[in-house]
Amino acid sequence: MSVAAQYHKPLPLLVVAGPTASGKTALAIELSRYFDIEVVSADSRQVYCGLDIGTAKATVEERRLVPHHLVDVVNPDEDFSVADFIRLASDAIAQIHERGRLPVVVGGTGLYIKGLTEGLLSAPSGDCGVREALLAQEREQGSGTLYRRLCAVDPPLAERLPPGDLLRIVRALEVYEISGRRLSEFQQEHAFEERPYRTLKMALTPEREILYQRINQRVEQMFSMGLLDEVRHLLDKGYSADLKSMQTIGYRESILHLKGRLSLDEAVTLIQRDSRRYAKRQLTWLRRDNSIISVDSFEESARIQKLIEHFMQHTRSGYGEDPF
RNA sequence: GCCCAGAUAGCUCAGUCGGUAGAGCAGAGGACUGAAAAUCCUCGUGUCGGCAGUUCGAUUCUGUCUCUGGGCA
Repeated sequence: MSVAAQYHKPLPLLVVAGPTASGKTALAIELSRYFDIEVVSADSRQVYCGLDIGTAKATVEERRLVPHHLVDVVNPDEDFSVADFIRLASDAIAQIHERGRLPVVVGGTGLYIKGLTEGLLSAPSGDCGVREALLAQEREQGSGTLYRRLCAVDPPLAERLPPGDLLRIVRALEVYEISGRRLSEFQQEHAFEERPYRTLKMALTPEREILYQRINQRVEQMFSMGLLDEVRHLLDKGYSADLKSMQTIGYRESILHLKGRLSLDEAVTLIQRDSRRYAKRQLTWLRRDNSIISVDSFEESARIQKLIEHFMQHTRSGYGEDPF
């Protein structure tokens, strides 16, 4: 009999979020000393094979200590999206539960975590051909073309979207073109109301100054660990510089340096800046989610342990209200 | 020691013919439903080096001091 059938309630899922360089991996390893866990990475770049140093994947030793899922699942020239993530992560989580262990989602991709824990609407998936065609129209018929069309096709969504947000405008028109329905209808129907798991969400949120210091240091560390060799190797294997994966922070600037468009110093400085800005956006995402408990790394390991123990007890008991 | 040029936002600098100031970069806040490390929206950050003088009023003019460049000795 499966664990799910025994308890008639959503199975437990622990989430460890936090901006880049906040110490998520280290915390997960620390937790494995007290709990029987496996890690499910929620990171839109660690899914790519070969992008190791620049995405700060857990080391081989760390992964031997604690199994990591959703790392190295596609090649750098393959498409990957939230939907793919949710599908693969759900499978991995189900298997971890089967083994009687606690899955821990560790990652900084806000949309992935939200989709996994609150569900995703059922609109058609992205279509590169449609996107290309739409963007070509914007180019040929002048900027604002697509936004005007969105105003005609899906007024409620157009009202919420700035005319400059081409990416979302294209997505909305793509959904309409493929399904004949407004994206805003799909959104209204869905509204993030699924709760496939019983979750405890924690986030590492170091002080800004400390976080930025750590980011700056880590970028330099990436170079001394051989980031440039890694990038060169990827290019040699034929992965084009304009692939989504190759436009990842750290990789795009390294490519510019290798092509002689940036000095090494400039590349390092740019990567540091872009990583800081990325971390800032991640923090915005975390602040907005008020179900998240902010924790301060394993300096307060005891408190974190207590939170998790409490969470697990309520899960096993099979009754009582969700205290979180 | 003397001469010259500077000193204004975190940085680089602009400016005010006397009415307490603005660009770029850095930075801050926010949005986010199959590209999300993506994409997009909003926003400034001030003892105008110190002290004194002239003036209704000085960041602006004058004097002086300090500091930083450069030059001459």
